[in-house]
Amino acid sequence: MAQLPPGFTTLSTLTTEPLKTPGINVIAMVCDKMEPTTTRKGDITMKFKLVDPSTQDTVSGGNGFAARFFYSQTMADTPKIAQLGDIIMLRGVKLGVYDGNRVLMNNKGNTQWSVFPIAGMPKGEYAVTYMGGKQELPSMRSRTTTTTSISLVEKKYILDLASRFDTLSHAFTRGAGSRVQPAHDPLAVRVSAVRGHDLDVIRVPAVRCHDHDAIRVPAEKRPASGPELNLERRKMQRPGESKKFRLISDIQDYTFADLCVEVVKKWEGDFGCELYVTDYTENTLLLYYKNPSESKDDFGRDGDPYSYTNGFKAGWPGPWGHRVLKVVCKPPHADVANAKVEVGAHVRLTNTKIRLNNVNMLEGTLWPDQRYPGKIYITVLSRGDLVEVQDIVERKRQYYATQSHEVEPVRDSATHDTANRTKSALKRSKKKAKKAAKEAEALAVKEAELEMALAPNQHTRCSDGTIPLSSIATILDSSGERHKEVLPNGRSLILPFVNTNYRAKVQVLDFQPALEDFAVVTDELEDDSMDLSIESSQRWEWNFTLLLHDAKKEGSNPEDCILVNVGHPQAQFLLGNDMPDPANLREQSMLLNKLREKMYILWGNLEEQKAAGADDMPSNRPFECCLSEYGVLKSGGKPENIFDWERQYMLHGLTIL
DNA sequence: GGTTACGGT
Repeated sequence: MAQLPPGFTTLSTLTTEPLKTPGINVIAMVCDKMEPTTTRKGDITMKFKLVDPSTQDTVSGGNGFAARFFYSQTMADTPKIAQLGDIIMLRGVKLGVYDGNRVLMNNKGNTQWSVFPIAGMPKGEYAVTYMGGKQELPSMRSRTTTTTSISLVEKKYILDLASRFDTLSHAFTRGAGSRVQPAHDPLAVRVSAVRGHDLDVIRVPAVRCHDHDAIRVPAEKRPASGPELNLERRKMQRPGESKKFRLISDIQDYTFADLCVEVVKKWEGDFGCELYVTDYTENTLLLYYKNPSESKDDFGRDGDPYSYTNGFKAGWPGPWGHRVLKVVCKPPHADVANAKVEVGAHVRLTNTKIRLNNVNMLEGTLWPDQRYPGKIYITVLSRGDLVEVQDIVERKRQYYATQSHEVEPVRDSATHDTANRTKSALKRSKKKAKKAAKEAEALAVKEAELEMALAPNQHTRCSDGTIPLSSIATILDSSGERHKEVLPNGRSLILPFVNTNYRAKVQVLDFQPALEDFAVVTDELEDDSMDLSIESSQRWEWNFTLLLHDAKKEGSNPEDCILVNVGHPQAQFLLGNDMPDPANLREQSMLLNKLREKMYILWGNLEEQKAAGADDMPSNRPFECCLSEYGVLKSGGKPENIFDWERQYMLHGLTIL
C-alpha cells in the first residue's frame, strides 16, 4: 500500500483515537451510503460508511466505519458520492458517538471533502501518468473552503486505494443487516448477500459473479449516472415506445400492432404479398410448425430436415412451434414487400391488423392507410435500428440455443432466400467433400488477408490486461450456461445478469445516437455555480452507445454483436484528458470536431459511411477493451422480481491515445 | 376484406 499522506489517519486508528479529536483527515473508500434526508428539525443528514486497508481484515471494520454528516438547510454541501467504491477524502472531520458507536462527523464550515468516483479511476499502467502530478484525477467533485490541490502523495494513495477495489469491496457484502440503503452500482459493486432461497421467496434479485461464490444482490436504487440515462434514452428508441408495439407473443384478436420481426418466408400471391414473420416469441394462437425431429415420419427414417437425400419438398426452415405469423401485405405495401423485402430481413410492420381467421389462428394484414393511401407500413430495418434488430437477433440466438445442433441454421444463411438455401443444401450434399475442401482453402486465404488488414489499433489502450479475453458470443451467453443458478430445491433459473467484467477484442460496427448527441444535458444543477442563468446551471454529460463485434469477423450481419453503453466517466476515460468537458455539441462545433477526430481513431470511416447511407462494413481496426455486465431495473419493474431486471453492458478501461 | 400454412407462381 502506498504511504499514508502526512496528516491523514487510517480508519483503524480512529477506533482508539480520543473522542472529539478535531481536525481529523481521512482518505477511504465508500462501502455503504444513505442518500441525504431531512431530519425532524429540518436539517439535512447523510450517512455513509468507509473502508480502507487498515480495516479490511478486522471484524469491526467489516461493516465499514460510519460517518454521519449534518447540514443546515441546503443539500449543496453534502458529499456527492456517485456509487459504492468511490474514494472520499475528508479534511477537518471530528470523532463523535451516535447510537453508541463511533462515527465521523462533519464540523460545520471546517470540513472539506473531495470525491473521486471509482468509475472514472485510471487503473494499472495508465494510473502512472496521473502520478506525475500534472494531471488531475478524473471526475473529481469537491467542496473545499480553500483551493488546496491534491498532493502527489495523496494522489498516489487515492489511486492505490482504488486499485484495491476488489479486495476492499468484499466488505460491501457484509452490510446486509444495515439500515443503510446501499446504492446500486453498475460496475460490479458488491452489496448484501443472500443464498439458498427458493425463487418464490427471493426478495431481491440475486446475481452471481462468475468469479466469486457469493450471490450478489443489486439494491433497489437504479444506477445514479451513465447507465440509467442510457437506458432511458434507449427506451425512447425502443420499439416498445411505439404505443402499438407488440411482441408476437402479445398480439391479440381485433387489434392493430406494430411489429419488429424477421421474415421467414415470402410468397407473392394473387391477393398481395404474404410475409411469414417471427420475432422468436411464442403465441399459441399461431399455427404449430413441427420441428424436424417431430416430423421425421413425414420425411423418412433419418429425420432429414431439408430432404437432402430423397429430393422431396423441403421442410419448414424454422423457427418451429407457435412462432410464425402470416401477414398479408396489400397494395401499396405489397409492392414494397415484393421489391425490397428478402427472406431473412428484419422489418418493422406498422399498424398490422391482427385478426383470428376462420380456423381460429391469428394472422396479420397490412391495409392501405385510410388517410394517406400512399403511406408504406413496411420498413426494412438495418444497422441503424440497433435495438430492434438486436432484440430479434438475441431471441433468435436463445431460441436456436435450445434446439439441437442438427437443425441450427447456418449462420450466414440468414440473409439468403429460403429456396436458395435449400437448393444449395441439396447441391452441397452431393458435392460436399470437394466443395468443402475448396471453401476451406478460400477461407484460409481470406482469413490471412483479413489478419493483415486487421492489425490491432495502436492508438488505443485497455487499462486492464489481466482479465482473459472472451468472445462476444461467450459474453452474450445465449445458452444461459454461465447465468444458470441451481436452487437448493433443484429448480434452476437463468439469471438476467451477473455483475462481472470481461475483456474482449472488438471492432466498432455502429454507434448511437448521432455524434451531435453524444453529450446530453442532465437535470442535476451545478451546485457551486454562482451564476443563476439557465445555461450555466445545465450540466452536460457524455452518454452514447456503441455496437461492437468480435475482431476479425466480416459481414454486416448483426449476430455476435453487443450493444455497449458508454457513460460519462467511461467516456471521459475513453476520450482522455485533452478532451474538454462535454457541452452542447450542436452549438460547439470545435468540440464536435475534436470528438469526431477522436472517435475516428476508434471507428475509422464508420461515421462517413453512415452519413453516406452505405451498409458496408466500416474500415477500422480491432482493439481490446473491458466490458462490464450489469443489470438495470426495467421501467415500471419491481426490484424484487428477478425478471424485471434487464442485462446491459458498459464499456470501460478504454482510452483513445 | 380472398384461402389456409401449401403454393414453389
